[in-house]
Amino acid sequence: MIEALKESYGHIFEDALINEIAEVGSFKEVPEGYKLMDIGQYIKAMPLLISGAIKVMREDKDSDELLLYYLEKGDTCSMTLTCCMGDAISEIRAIAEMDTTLIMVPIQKMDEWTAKYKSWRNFVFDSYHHRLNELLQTLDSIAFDKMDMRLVSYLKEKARINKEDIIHNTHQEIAYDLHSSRVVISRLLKKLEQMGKIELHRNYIKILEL
Amino acid sequence: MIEALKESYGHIFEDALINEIAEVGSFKEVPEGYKLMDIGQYIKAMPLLISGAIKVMREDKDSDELLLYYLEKGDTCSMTLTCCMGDAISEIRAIAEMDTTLIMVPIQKMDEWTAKYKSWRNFVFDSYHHRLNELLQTLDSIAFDKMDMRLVSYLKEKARINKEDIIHNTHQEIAYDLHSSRVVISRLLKKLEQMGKIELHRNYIKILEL
DNA sequence: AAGCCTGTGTAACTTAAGTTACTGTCTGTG
DNA sequence: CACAGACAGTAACTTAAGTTACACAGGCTT
Repeated sequence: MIEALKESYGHIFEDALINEIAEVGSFKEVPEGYKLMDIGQYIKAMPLLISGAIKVMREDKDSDELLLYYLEKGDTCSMTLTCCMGDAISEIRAIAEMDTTLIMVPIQKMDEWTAKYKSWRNFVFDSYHHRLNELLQTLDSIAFDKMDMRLVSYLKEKARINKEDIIHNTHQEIAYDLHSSRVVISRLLKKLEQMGKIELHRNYIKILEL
Repeated sequence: MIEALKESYGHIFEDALINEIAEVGSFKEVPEGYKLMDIGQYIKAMPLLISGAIKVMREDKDSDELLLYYLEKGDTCSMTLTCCMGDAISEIRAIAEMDTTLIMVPIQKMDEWTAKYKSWRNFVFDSYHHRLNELLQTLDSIAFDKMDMRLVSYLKEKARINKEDIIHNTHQEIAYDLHSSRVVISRLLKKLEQMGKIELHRNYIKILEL
């Protein structure tokens, strides 16, 4: 575990902190699709991502979904961070986008490390900063962009996260993530294909250039 | 200044911290409409609200606006918090919703206090938690609600913040906040009036029951 | 009082997005 | 192989929201 930690977090945390993390943290490997956190659950550990990616979603009362952002190597979930002090409840759902490895740290350590290690403070505040900004970007795209633009951004981001130019999703799944309907997504995808930007296939989409 | 601090923050900060804040902080009174922060500006102090309210907005490239949330007594701007470590740039605009008093604390103190005072850590993490959740709520309403619902929520929140059942705004101003058009807002307001929920007047709206 | 500006009301139209419904096609399973 | 179920294409329609255009009223200035 120490090696994994050093590789992903060695450049930000000092050795003493790395050792502390290794001591109390538990290594976890989860498969694609694994639900790490759901809305309404209590949060008792914070995740440090080692490899893979996690998809963070929001859901409303009618169980309409919406993709917020992805977490990657070196990221943590800021939602968790806020909860270390009071025992708060998750407002989001987190699902492994691919096979993912992470280290779970009991939140009791949070306060102690925040006082003790400057690098930990930096990390925590940085995480917040990134997460807030990503949330703002998501909000921008919903508030200011039309669905066709949102779809293009979605495909780009998905390709970036998965590191390949093939999107392994059905139109229905994309519709859920963007909180739209399958027919609308099919329609817009067709347009993108006619513009020569993508190739449509059953169960997958090949990105040519967006 | 000590008295103002004690009144608004005495129940969360210990005396030693209150004294430190009073030492380095500067008291500031700003009139309604005063622009405290704009997009792209560098952040060099963090605000602690004593009285009044601040409206936090987002703007895109085409200078379309969108209201994010309000800050009130006891709140601080989490956007600022993230910037204490690196010198980051504001992603938002902050405008005084009414005459407002606040204490500006130089961000150099941030890191020191975070290490030193548990109550400060609690406050900072709490702020993040609230801000993230408000951002999520704003996002929810944009993603999941229709404009009529958003308008009702807007009127309610505005009345709550200003502590009166009269909204002193033109339809155009409301349209800007909700990132919509004047005609659409007039139309929906008219419907609300016909339902007996509000009374429309020139330059103001009286809320009956929403 | 005349003129002007701002704010509001309303009609008519356009457009993006959502909805319903039906087709065809691919694929895995019995 | 046949069939069921999941997936995708498409047409026709509805609806919320945005747009354009114009009328009119209140309040201010000259």
